Amino acid sequence: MSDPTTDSPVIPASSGSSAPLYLIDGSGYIFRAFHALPPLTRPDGTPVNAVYGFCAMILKLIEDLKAERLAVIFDAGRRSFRNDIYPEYKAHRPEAPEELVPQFPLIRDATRAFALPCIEMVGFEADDLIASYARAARDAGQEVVIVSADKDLMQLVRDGVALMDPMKAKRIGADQVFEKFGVAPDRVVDVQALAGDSTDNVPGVPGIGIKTAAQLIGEYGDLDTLLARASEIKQPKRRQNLIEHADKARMSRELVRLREDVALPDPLDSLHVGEMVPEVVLSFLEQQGFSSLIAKLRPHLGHIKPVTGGSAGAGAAAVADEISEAGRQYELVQDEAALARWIEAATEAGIVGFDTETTGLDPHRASLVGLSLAVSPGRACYVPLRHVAAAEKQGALDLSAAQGGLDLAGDGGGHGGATGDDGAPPAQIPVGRALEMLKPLLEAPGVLKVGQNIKYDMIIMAREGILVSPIDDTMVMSYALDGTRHGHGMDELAQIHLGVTPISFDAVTGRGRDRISFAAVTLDRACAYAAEDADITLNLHRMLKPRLAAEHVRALYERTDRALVPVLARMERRGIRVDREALGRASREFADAMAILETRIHELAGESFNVGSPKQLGEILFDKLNLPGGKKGKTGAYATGADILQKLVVEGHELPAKVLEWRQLAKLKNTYADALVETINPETGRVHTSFALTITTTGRLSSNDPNLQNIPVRTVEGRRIRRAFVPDPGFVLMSADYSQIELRLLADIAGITTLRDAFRDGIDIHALTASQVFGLPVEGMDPMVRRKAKAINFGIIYGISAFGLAQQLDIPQSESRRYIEAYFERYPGIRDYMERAKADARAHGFVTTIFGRKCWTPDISAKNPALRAFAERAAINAPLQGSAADIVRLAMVQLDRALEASPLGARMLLQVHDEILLEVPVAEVDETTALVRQVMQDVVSRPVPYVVEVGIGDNWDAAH
DNA sequence: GCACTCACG
DNA sequence: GACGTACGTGAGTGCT
Repeated sequence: MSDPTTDSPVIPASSGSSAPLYLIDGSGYIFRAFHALPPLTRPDGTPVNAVYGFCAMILKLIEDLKAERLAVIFDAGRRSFRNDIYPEYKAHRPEAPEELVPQFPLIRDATRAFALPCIEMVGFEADDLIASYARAARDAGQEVVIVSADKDLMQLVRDGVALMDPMKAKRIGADQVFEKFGVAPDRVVDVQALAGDSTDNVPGVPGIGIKTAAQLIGEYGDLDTLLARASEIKQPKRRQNLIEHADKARMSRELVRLREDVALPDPLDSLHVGEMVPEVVLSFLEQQGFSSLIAKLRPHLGHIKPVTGGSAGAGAAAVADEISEAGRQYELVQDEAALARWIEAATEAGIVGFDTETTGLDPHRASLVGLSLAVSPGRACYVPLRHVAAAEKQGALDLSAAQGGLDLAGDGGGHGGATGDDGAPPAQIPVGRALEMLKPLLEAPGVLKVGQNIKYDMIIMAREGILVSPIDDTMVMSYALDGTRHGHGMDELAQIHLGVTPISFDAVTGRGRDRISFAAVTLDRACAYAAEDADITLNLHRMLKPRLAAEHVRALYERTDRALVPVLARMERRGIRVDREALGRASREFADAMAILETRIHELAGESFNVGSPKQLGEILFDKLNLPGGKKGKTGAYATGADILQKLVVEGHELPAKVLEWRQLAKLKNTYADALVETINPETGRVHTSFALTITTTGRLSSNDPNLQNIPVRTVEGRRIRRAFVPDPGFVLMSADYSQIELRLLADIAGITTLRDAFRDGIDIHALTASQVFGLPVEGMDPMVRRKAKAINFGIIYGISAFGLAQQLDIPQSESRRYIEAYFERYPGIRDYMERAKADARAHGFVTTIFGRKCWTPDISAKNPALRAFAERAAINAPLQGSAADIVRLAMVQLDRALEASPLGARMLLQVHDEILLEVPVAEVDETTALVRQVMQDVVSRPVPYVVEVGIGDNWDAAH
């Protein structure tokens, strides 16, 4: 067994005897935390998000790394000696945002409150002090770990000096430096001197970036040699630039090279983690309202009294304190009287945290094992329903170790006292009786049931005959508020908003081979885990709910996202019928065809190999047969994607053609024909997907287990799969899809009157684009020209690039560039829209849909131009894709209501982004068509019509 | 666990 | 003449 401490990725190779010295780049961290964390203010309005991030990081470092020697180092101001060398150094940087300014002194206060050395020096940047301390420590034979994400510090990496990214907990060694700069750490300054750095305004040599710089340094050894021998450079422009800007390069090197000779403000041996004074730390944290951190820290401070009673109006403070071990009262409910008390308390409160425990992740197969209720912070219970005799395995699990040192359960392990005798199930209220008692509460219109991903619990309960309503969902709330800035799992939300680490599921049930069913968990453990989840859910609700209105997403959440939850639950529960035999036949035929293709492929290759292995295929094609094509990617493997193989086919090669056919069949057989049959639920005989509402950056849903949003449609072979999706007897399938919804939104949002009128008049939009770009009449448009225009329209929606369009149409970039110019000349408003989207993203970090959903674009200001360009295109696309997603969400909510209110028997089955698939009684087709079309088209009232096309069939393909 | 490939809108 | 590309997903397979 390996010692767990050796798994830490950040401990440098051991050499010296004293503990490693951690040098923390305080200034770098402030900016990073400020931009990474959502706004957070003290009750008095002072912004403290960066302070919070800083404190959390420091506590984690001390705890995780058991750091003994440490210093936090700051910039002392904007000016440094570098401004004397080059006045423009960092001169273009804007002033710090006003929400950040008051946090600078607070972070220094925090450092001192934690009893940590806090170091800065006028005239030098934090990086210089870090370099100087690292140098001194290394000279003294001590190990150093620099905690920073700043690439400028990479030059310091060497034996005994490691760099570590505080957020990713990733160690950056010489290898990672080489990945970034293409040279060893000791040559990083030379590369930076040549390439310059736009964020710091270091000029470098024009026309040279990191790649070229690394190549040059690799060739000539170092900057001075390169400059001395610049006349040998072959490329004329590059040679001239190197000669002309040699001085600038040398100066740039002075700017980027860190000073290692700064007089140390505090002696090296004074940098140790001091003893925290509880009153000082707690009073500081309380002033900031960081009760979650107080809760976390208190066990480490020994037995001290809570600070002043004033919970200062901070919701977070009260909540986190109650979550801390002292304030919790979790009760195991094993008799009817106790359950009745909890039901009464929940009814009284009008709101209840609710969670179910089951035997698995799939809500359509798992069975209910127990459920938990939380009525106020810290007060929660667990009601076991179908527990069996406890498994023996769990006695070996160390529950407290899995909680990161906080014994939240107050139960250090051992056998639960409430468990029954060996072999017999533990005492529980008979499940039928318990559910009978709970049903009125869970269905009571006056009691809000709050869950975390409550769709899961609603499906489980629906299978028990209970329709949970009304509901709130903290996961969905979190998504409406913060989009994809972070995930929305309970553990992550608890950490972010409450500062607690819930007991992990794995700690309760074990993992891998040793995993036991939740039904076999002892009741004490089950209660500690399950009641905590309900408790945390209710506490998250308190934190998130007020933010909805404050951050202007309340209507979005309540009318669109939350309203969709029960609709999706019903759809998932209903499932869709799939013809098992049809898929079986397809599978066998695909297999036969593949076998024939495989024989021919091996024949053409002259040897037998695994056609399914891109690596082996690449070697056959490009090494053995010497076909034209090249290496690609970091792995050095040949690219063998469909586009590459298709090019070879055009050149007349048979082997790649056969491989393409084989791949298509392999995909259809493995991913669809075979896998889909496995997902047919034995109880219902139908396939039940799960729709995720909180995954995508734009507000789209996603579908998984199985994914029913990517069923083949584009090829005849593929449509065989689609034909296996069939209605119940007496029903037909109805497909209703929004026509050109994203292009309509573009016309709408960008206010393009020509396009708007074309949509109003029902004109063929691709033919219109062709006419505008190529100057041809719409009437009698050549289909090939129309195809190009269609690609342009798609490209526009994706944030067009000459490269992408050229790739798509297989034309030279010069040609695609001309098309794009012609397009923008005709539609200047669309270019304006794109610029506006990018500017919005830069200003706020997000763009919005017409419903006010925020789509976050974190890389919009990335230094890496590729990353930034990616984010810019996403910023252009997101309002279009996202508004479409909102419209469809709302359409589903309203259609569900309309169908409910009508006598019609139609039911929604699936959503595929711009399509809703329904099952409709044969006799009601006409009436349902009219209703569906009306509801969907009238979801929004805008200047551009949103037209819906409806198809009917006795399978999904036919309905299309 | 990651890279590659490919299915969909 | 630097970057490496169309936007958004989920799943199966091969390979380390």
